[in-house]
Amino acid sequence: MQRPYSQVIDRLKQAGLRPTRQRMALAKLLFDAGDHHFSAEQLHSQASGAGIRVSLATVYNTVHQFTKAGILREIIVSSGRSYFDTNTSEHHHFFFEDSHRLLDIDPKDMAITKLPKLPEGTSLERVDVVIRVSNSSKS
Amino acid sequence: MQRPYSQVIDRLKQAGLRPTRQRMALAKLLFDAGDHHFSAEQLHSQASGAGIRVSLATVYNTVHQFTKAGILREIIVSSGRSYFDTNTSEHHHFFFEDSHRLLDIDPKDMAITKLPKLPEGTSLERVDVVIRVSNSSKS
DNA sequence: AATGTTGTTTAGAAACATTCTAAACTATTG
DNA sequence: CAATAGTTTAGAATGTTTCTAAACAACATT
Repeated sequence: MQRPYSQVIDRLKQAGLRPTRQRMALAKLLFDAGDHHFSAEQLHSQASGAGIRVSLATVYNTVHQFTKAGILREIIVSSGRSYFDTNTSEHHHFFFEDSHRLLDIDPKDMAITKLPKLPEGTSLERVDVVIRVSNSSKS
Repeated sequence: MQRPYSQVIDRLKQAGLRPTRQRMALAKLLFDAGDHHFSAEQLHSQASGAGIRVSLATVYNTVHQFTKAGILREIIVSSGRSYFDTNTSEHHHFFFEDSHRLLDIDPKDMAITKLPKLPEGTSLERVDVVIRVSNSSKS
């Protein structure tokens, strides 16, 4: 690649975020790899492993800013730890209770055909479906 | 009521749990009131308010034991805090993002007509649907 | 009713993820 | 290139949950 950072710079600018060294490095890690799920701690280790010096506080700031900007999505499946998804299109998740891993569900494989009407005075933020599975122990 | 504790004692025994003073008191608080949602901290305050002396650690132990026994259900909607539901029948939830409150959805008002097949080697634990809403700000 | 056994409760410490603070730093603008 | 506004940072603080090990209580046996 000739201009390996131009894409992330554009992406950050579009999101209204200054393209700082840390944000560019994290964005590159996140968006150059394919769709995946991660926790803040995991991203921080990954960055460290890749030689990027960035504090955990900045990782937290950054994933929240990216989430607010709509280029990441937060997934809540587990109290005590937040996960994020680089795939921001509408889809749902399998959650492996044993390994704490997430797997995207292809929207074609799911259908919700009836939704309740929203409570008075509220507006819809999102519908989250989590299919929780565990390792089936065959005896 | 003539024998106000006989019901909770039976319920605990059926769940394989010794009917201790603390568990009876908490079970009574939980199951004499109608269906509701609560956090561990809330249950602990409620108990204190009702003159029941029980430690927070015991509240945590107890709600987890009740959940494992199937007489409570854990609801994960928010990283950083767990909620529980005295209604263990199959149903889903609205979650009010502003107030952090939960509301049961009547199963009649929801229909999932297509589910993906489970990943190899896993078995279904549960399908959780959370409809996240916020206060619609009318201007 | 006393005993032993086992399960339960407890206060306080520890663990853990996350947020806060305020000082140092850096991207951007003029 | 200086001013300024936004960003990063280490470390402390927060909040929830779990752990520890000692005191306690329920139960079965006698």
